[in-house]
Amino acid sequence: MSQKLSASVRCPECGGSHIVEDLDIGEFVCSKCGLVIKGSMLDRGPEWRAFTPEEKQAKRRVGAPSSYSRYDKGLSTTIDVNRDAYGRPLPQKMRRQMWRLRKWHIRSKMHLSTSRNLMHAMTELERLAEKLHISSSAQEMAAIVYRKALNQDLVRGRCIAAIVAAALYAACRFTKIPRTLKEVAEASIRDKGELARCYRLLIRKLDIQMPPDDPLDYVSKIAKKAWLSGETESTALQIIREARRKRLTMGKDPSGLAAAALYIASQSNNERVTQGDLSQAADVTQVTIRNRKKELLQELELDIQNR
DNA sequence: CGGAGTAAAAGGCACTT
DNA sequence: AAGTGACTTTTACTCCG
Repeated sequence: MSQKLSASVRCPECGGSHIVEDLDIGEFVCSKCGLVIKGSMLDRGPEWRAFTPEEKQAKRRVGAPSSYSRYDKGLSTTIDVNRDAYGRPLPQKMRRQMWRLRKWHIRSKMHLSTSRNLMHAMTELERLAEKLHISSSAQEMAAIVYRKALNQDLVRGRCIAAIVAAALYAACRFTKIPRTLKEVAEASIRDKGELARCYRLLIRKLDIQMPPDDPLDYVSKIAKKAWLSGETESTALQIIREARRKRLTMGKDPSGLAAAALYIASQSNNERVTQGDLSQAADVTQVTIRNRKKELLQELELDIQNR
């Protein structure tokens, strides 16, 4: 996910200047009001011109990265109560005054209910992402999805944690991070059914076109859990590609298919792994592995004893 | 024990009323 | 929104080497 700021373009809705590219699907979002702008109508270059390297350096604007998984994007100010602008201690009589000012400053930051909601949501997102070992870039995407949901009033009346989990699951699916709905649900404090409903809601209302869940993405995750070699892993990938060419993958559990392919691959590479271990690694039953395996073997006419 | 197979229950999905 | 039906997975069990 890229976040290219284009300062030369303003949001037609609210006039905000932070237009952010979103989800790598050629969609742009205003970070202020959440307005979604379709198409590539934006000038991504700088709005200034520079003729010498020095000038270029001087005009470049760089700060700490603006992060979407902070409720205030890391941009809010804080007031240091005890020191003046030069870092010297304040006289005693000003301290009380500053303290009051600071109190109201904090309160005004929070006064919008969306801020509170976001703070709550981002805390939960952080927790979930850590528990599921999800990269911060996917976490950022989940944060954007959540902000959009909030702006479109999809959260009202629903549990924040459920929408957060759904947004994170959506980000995983979109970036092909192999996490099942079940796994996300187990890390979440909400149940799987609610998560599934919220996920469908997000997909529908935010008009996200989701790539289908791909068994290829699950292969290496399962292979690592079952301690299988990279060689077996790549054999399994070939098997799945072949299976997909023959349209054997549609409507099947991607984890189960990946596990079966790995089982076949392990046997052809003379690597020993039981269906039981594999079924645990993939979180499917042995029966499913057997069924997929049987289907793969007869449809692909593979022989296990090559090599 | 690991693997193969089966019947019945349960789950998830598209589609209808 | 509940119901239906085709399809997949799970559960629980048996049999084999």
